[in-house]
Amino acid sequence: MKRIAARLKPRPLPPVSPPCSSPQPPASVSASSLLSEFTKLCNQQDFPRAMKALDDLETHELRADPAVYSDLLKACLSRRAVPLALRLQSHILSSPHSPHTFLLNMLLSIYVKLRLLPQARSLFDEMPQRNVVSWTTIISAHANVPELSHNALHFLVSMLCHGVTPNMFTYSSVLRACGCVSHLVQLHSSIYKHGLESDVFVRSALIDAYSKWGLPQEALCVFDEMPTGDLVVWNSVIAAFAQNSNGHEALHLFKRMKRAGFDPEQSSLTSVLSACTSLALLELGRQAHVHVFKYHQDLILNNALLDMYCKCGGVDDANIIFTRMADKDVVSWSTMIAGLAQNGYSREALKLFDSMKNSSTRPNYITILGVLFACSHAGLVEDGWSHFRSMKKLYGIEPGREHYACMLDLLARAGKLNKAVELINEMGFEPDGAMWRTLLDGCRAHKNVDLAMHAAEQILKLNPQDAGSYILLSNIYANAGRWDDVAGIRKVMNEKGIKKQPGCSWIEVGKQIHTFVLGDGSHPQINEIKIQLESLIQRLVRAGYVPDLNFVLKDLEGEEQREDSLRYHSEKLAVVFGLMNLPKGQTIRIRKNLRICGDCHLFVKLATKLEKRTIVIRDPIRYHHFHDGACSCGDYW
DNA sequence: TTAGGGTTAG
Repeated sequence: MKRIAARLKPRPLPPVSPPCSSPQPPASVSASSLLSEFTKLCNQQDFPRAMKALDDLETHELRADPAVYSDLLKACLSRRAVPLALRLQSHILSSPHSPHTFLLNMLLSIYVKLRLLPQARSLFDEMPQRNVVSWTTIISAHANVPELSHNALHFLVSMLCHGVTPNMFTYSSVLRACGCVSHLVQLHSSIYKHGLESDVFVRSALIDAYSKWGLPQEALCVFDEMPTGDLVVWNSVIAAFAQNSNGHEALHLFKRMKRAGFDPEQSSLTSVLSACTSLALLELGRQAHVHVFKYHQDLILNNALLDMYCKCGGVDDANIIFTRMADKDVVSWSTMIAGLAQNGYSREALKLFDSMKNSSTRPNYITILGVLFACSHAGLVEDGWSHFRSMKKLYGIEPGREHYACMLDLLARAGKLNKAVELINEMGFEPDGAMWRTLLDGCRAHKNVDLAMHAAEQILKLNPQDAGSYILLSNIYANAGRWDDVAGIRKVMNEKGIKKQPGCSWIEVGKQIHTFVLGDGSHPQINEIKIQLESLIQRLVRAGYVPDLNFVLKDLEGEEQREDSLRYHSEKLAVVFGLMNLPKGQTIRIRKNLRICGDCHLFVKLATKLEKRTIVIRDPIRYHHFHDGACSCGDYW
């Protein structure tokens, strides 16, 4: 055996021989020629003869040589030859020199790589001996399948019970399978106990796990304990903040990473773009775009770029990038469809969906959400119904909670409130607060007090502190002249200490973010802004602007006071600040935390005409592109 | 023979 192994190593494989006329190998066959024959038959995908060649190894008593089996196993993996792998398994298990744990681990790994989990489980159960590699392989295999990941932890417990000590490979695998924070903390503690916390793989896995559970600060603690740098660990911690809606910290860490001497690459840039997206930082996003050119073929990075332009009001740039992308996947299409819809281009979004149907990319759950969103925000009730009713039949996608929520939005906006209630009744699951809130919004717009009361009641059962619902209901009562009910709501809010979330707007000027909050006079230029705002309002009034007091909580006393509460809505302050500080011709881009009210919408429309400016306002749901007295939403939002 | 980072909704 040793001689055979020695011959196999230094010598190149002999040339491939022509196909055998006889199924029997020559009597004096060598291990290398058998291997060569086997490889050739695998290449030809002639599995029956390859298996026969494999049996010949046994005839020539070659089967116990680990080097031969190792090469054969590699051939199985590269050619995805599953029947051969199974035949090899029985050869190895029946070998007189069993247990051959090394070879069986290799085979186990091959099954996992070929996504043959049942075969991997079966082999794992049959293995005469299992070492840390065997356990780690089976743990990793389960950790990678979300619906089976809980088994990964069971295997870890079983491994410990069998007296096998986990290593850094084991922990970095099992961390992906944490089903709750307490498991994560226990694993973290075990990692310390085994002295594995400084392994960079374990560290990045810990950071990812804390991030996944919404604990980026804990991820940062793990990161900060790192004595030496590692690019992946940097990328993990940046992603932890980008994915947990803390774009500022993500960008701060990105700067730290560059100062530490690391060159950003695809993963870092993707997180930076994601941070720019969440903060609506178009100019910074454009700077990141320059670095993306280096990796222009990277699909994920391009998708992040598309999303950044769509969500930062640069939908035209997104369109150009999308058209030029050589490869597009379902994320690219979904991003662009939703992006067009959110920016007021619903019909273009639906046209793009038609193009997608003609492409080789199949829509997924999220694509359909974008399509329904497009219908909802353009009042296309029939199109929406059609897509909703056919999604399962055409694409095999069962309508989920979010699809129902979109349909409710579509119906409620369009004033089809009874249909919306019917849909709630047929959903097959309990409506959540957001769904009732959608209905409540529709009730306000279409003045249905009774249904509004029912919807508000349901929301407050689910979340008794929901200030928005109290305000909406109060406004609905006020519109109906039910002042006693308005007073009752205000009393309940006071008693429970419920306060409306203050409106807040952000605008980027000179690489700095300026924040405006309703009722907050802390901005250094606030006095000048208020003077300019007064002047603008007067000019707008002369041009026909009448403040719409329907958007004020109606229990405020007196018209003047009501008007004041509208006058200083944060987006109005931000618009005036933009007009004062951004050069003429430059688009004013504002992000805000609440949806824009009807009065501000009218104010901004008229201001764009009077000041000859384009203004883009992004609220939590969609984007309003104001230009020359009109808005891309067509006043339907 | 076993392990790491990035994109679409909400």
